Amino acid sequence: MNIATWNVNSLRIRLNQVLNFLDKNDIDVLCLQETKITDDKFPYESFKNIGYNSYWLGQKTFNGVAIVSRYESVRTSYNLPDNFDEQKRLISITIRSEIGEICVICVYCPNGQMIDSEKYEYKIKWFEKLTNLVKNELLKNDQLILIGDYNIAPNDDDVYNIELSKNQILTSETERKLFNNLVHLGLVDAFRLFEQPKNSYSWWDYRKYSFKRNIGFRIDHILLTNSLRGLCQVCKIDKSLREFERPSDHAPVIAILKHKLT
DNA sequence: ATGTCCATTTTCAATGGA
Repeated sequence: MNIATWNVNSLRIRLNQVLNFLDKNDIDVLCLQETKITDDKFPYESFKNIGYNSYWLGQKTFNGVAIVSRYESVRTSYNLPDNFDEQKRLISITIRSEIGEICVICVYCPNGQMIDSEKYEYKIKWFEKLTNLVKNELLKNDQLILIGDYNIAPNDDDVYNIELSKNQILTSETERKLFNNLVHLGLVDAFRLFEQPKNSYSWWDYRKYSFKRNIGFRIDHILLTNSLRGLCQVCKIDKSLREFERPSDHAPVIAILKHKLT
């Protein structure tokens, strides 16, 4: 199974790039964030035409998540429980793939704006809710993938210059602790299972020629339960998508999971 | 150098979010 995550920053603008990406990379499950499209306008037919089922949760102007999948979902759920969140930031599906039943949770975690802002407080509460959700899900299903835009760079080598960005959003100790709380539920960062190029990032600000100068952050992640860890053959960031004309500010992250041939 | 891109409304210009 080939699975990927991509914050597209408007699915309307990026639809052709997404279709092209699915085709070129033989992706089975693609998790999208910042679709910025209302549910009535979701382009499910474009995906249906090339063999994908679509599951989506959108809103006007901001946020919005979706999963397009060659596998049908046997159980789909939307958002954090208890009406905690009016913003559309989470969708999950359960699929029956060739490596068994897997719960895929696609997240667009809050950005936080600035340390100690209201939005930062919301980010902290949001992660606490998410941690609870994942914890409960793990009781039901030991094959789980938590995937998406976390808006957290978990370690110093996930940041172009930690001295310049220390104690700011994406890198603060509090945020890293929130990330590690998820990891400690029994998940592993697929990207760090492998040796990776130095200065690997998944998001570059549109401003300041950041991409050209590789001023980036690795904030898009694929976390796997330990049961899936041994099946992960590859995890990589596809930087080529950031080089396109009218790119998203994020590049996709791809993981390949399969049984080893005996 | 508060530098760009996107969506929306305030609509050919400004605003908020990232």
